Amino acid sequence: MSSPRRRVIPEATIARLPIYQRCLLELEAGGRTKASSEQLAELAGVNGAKVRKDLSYFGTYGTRGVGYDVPHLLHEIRRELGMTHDWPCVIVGAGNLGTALAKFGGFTDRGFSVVAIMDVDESKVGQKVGALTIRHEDDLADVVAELDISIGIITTTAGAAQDVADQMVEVGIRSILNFAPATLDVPFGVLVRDVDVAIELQILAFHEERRVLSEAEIV
Amino acid sequence: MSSPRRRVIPEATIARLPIYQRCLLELEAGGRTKASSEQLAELAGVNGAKVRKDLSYFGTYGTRGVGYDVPHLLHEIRRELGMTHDWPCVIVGAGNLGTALAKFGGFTDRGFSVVAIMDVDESKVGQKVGALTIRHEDDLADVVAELDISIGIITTTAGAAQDVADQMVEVGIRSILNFAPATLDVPFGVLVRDVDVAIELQILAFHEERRVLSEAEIV
DNA sequence: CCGAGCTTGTTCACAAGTTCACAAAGTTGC
DNA sequence: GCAACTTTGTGAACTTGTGAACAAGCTCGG
Ligand SMILES: NC(=O)c1ccc[n+]([C@@H]2O[C@H](COP(=O)([O-])OP(=O)(O)OC[C@H]3O[C@@H](n4cnc5c(N)ncnc54)[C@H](O)[C@@H]3O)[C@@H](O)[C@H]2O)c1
Ligand SMILES: NC(=O)c1ccc[n+]([C@@H]2O[C@H](COP(=O)([O-])OP(=O)(O)OC[C@H]3O[C@@H](n4cnc5c(N)ncnc54)[C@H](O)[C@@H]3O)[C@@H](O)[C@H]2O)c1
Repeated sequence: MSSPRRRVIPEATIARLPIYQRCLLELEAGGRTKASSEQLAELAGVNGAKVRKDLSYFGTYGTRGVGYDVPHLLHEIRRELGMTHDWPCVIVGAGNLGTALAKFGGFTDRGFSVVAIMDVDESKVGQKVGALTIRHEDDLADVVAELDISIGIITTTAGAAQDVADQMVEVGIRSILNFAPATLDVPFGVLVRDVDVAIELQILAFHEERRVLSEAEIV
Repeated sequence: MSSPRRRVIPEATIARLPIYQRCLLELEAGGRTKASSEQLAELAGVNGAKVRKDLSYFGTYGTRGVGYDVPHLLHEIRRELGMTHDWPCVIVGAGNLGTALAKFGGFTDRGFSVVAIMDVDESKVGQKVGALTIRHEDDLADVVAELDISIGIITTTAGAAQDVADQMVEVGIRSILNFAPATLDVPFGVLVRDVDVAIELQILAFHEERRVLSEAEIV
């Protein structure tokens, strides 16, 4: 089989694909069947050249003089992102945030479903969170095997996060979304993405602080 | 006054400062008073050169042959990040996520406090979320002025996010943390940071998908 | 069929960020 | 006081990402 040039896709491009997907969904909902790179760029908040370059990594899906075919491009992006099938996820840490995420239905449209939620707290095990029943953390291996889970979501306290990550890796999970404010140490081949709201706020505060300083300087 | 060289700080460096802060807090809690760039790097999950370069943008806080003085460095980072005073924040959108964030106490230690939560839904206005009472979105200008708010957090549905952002800008907010899956259009000078959990999951899925493909190829 | 008008795909130069490597500057033991 | 050792701070090479520019390619009207 002739190898279909599998180029290396820049991380920055990968991070933008879901945004393009979202914009294309909006266009599709609005009945649009064609869109130019500039229109897409406008919606995505980037510039046209970037859109064209990003999309060109995956093939030539546009038509010169016309633009991109919305449903077709959407299909291709979905395929690239692995959105053609469903991704079962497990949440570990059935606290404030874990239960909020579990109850949130918004990920289902994008191909993710929370199929299990676990905790160490015996008093929580057995309780219901939406349609799910909280199971004991010790059952992780069973749960992951039973439900064919490949993505783990950590919403425990920071202190427990590394332990939970170790257990996840142990049972074969190689993609982890971590909400705990902790730097996780995982073996090569395991991918961790951190979502840290406090850091985002601190970045805003840094700029806000500098803004105040610069303004004081001008005066 | 001799201008204390205010260099341009790379964005990537700014994003790491909160991580260093967190690591230093851990070291301090453990009673450590000195730490080398390598030790800090280990905790932060980066390499030593990066730590040294990042810190050097702010001044020379280390001692050659010894390392950095933990309390001193912590103080300097706090100052740079504007953590020496409190940042009052307003949450707009008192749904699942908005209330979870409002109730979460974990930001207070880092200098952020949610001082108001608002919604358009009349049935929610007046209800309590922890110690706060949900106020009507129309009062945003008053609330921001009264409580001297500089950071706005958007947790409405995606459709309402742009409207809310416009209102925030209108009343003088220039730092916005957006949880809605929408690209916000704001004037120059206003800083928006997006937290999009679905995108993070999609990035994990992309790599997971590729991993499966590569493995199939090897066989 | 042809030319005018668009829009893509790609190249290239530049900007941003990372890592290396090492002199400078400190400490410690003798 | 000096030699051996440690660790910082930084210039320089390298990698990654961005944006401008433009040739190639498509459509459409006549
Ligand atoms: N709640 C928020 O709005 C919010 C926002 C941003 C970040 N976070 C972070 O998310 C994490 C969870 O926050 P939360 O408010 O849900 O906290 P929480 O205390 O309500 O929940 C933590 C849960 O984790 C469980 N847990 C602890 N150790 C465990 C282990 N080893 N295995 C399995 N479960 C374990 C606890 O029993 C508890 O149910 C924290 O790290 C927090 O910093 C929360
Ligand atoms: N819940 C989660 O776990 C989660 C996770 C990731 C992202 N999100 C995103 O966060 C946002 C909120 O999610 P949610 O689950 O809390 O939704 P939700 O429907 O529970 O809450 C949305 C709230 O916003 C209010 N609202 C709508 N328009 C408004 C306006 N113009 N002004 C003020 N308030 C307005 C609604 O009345 C409602 O109370 C969504 O965009 C969602 O995609 C949620």
